[in-house]
Amino acid sequence: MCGRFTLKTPARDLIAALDLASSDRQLGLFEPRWNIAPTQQVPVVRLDGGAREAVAMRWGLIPSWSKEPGKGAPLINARSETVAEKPSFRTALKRRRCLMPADGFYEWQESGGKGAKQPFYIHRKDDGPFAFAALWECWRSKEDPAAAPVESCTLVNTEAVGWMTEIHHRMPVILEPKDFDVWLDPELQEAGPLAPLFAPAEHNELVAQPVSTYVNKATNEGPRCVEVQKTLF
DNA sequence: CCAGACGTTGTT
DNA sequence: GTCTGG
DNA sequence: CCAGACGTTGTT
DNA sequence: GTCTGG
Repeated sequence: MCGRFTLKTPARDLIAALDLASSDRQLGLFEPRWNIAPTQQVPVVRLDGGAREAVAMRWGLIPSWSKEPGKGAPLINARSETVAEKPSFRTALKRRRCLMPADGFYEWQESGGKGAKQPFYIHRKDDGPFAFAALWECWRSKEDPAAAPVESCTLVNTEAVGWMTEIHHRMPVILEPKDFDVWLDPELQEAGPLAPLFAPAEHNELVAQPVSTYVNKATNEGPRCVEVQKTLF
């Protein structure tokens, strides 16, 4: 599972890595963040009339049919194994795929027994940015049609493989830049061609480092979140 | 036909 | 919205 | 994901 | 325990 991540790469570098048209509006989206938590606004990249655009939306997908948005567990992850069938996700998988830019994420490792969990920060060896496979949705209030629609998103996850299994058994799907166009193509509406993108891959370009529980508190921010620290156990 | 569910994680 | 259960 | 709150009555 | 907030 992936329940926290970072996006601290300078905006200009992100705009280049994601092949976005630069604009003042996009620059504002990419303020450096070390502790992005569920329900917060996050930048995602989608196609808008054929061009990639970056927009902010709530992390925690709200199905369009939801009566009370925000009720229940937030849908921050979608299992790749079932995403094409689940009512909450299947329409978004067909027509509303997006990239969720990140440059690292956190996973909490359970100790054998009870009690403390050890957070790890997982990032590229070169600390560069990448993109999670993500979906977005648009929710409109039925009681108040004049209210602003709420856009929200979720990231697709898969089975962890390789060294990552020692930390956690699930991991986010990280897309190769060569696959960005296929993932974003709204004309492509069958799940078949998308399945290979979900294949669990050994991410040899990624490394994990233990960090302090400072990151646990969602309001804690800054480089201290990713400082290396001796493991708790 | 209408009513009710619709998600993930992890733990037991 | 769309599917399942009754 | 983790942290933190979680209730009512009545009185001032 | 379970729900809400970030």
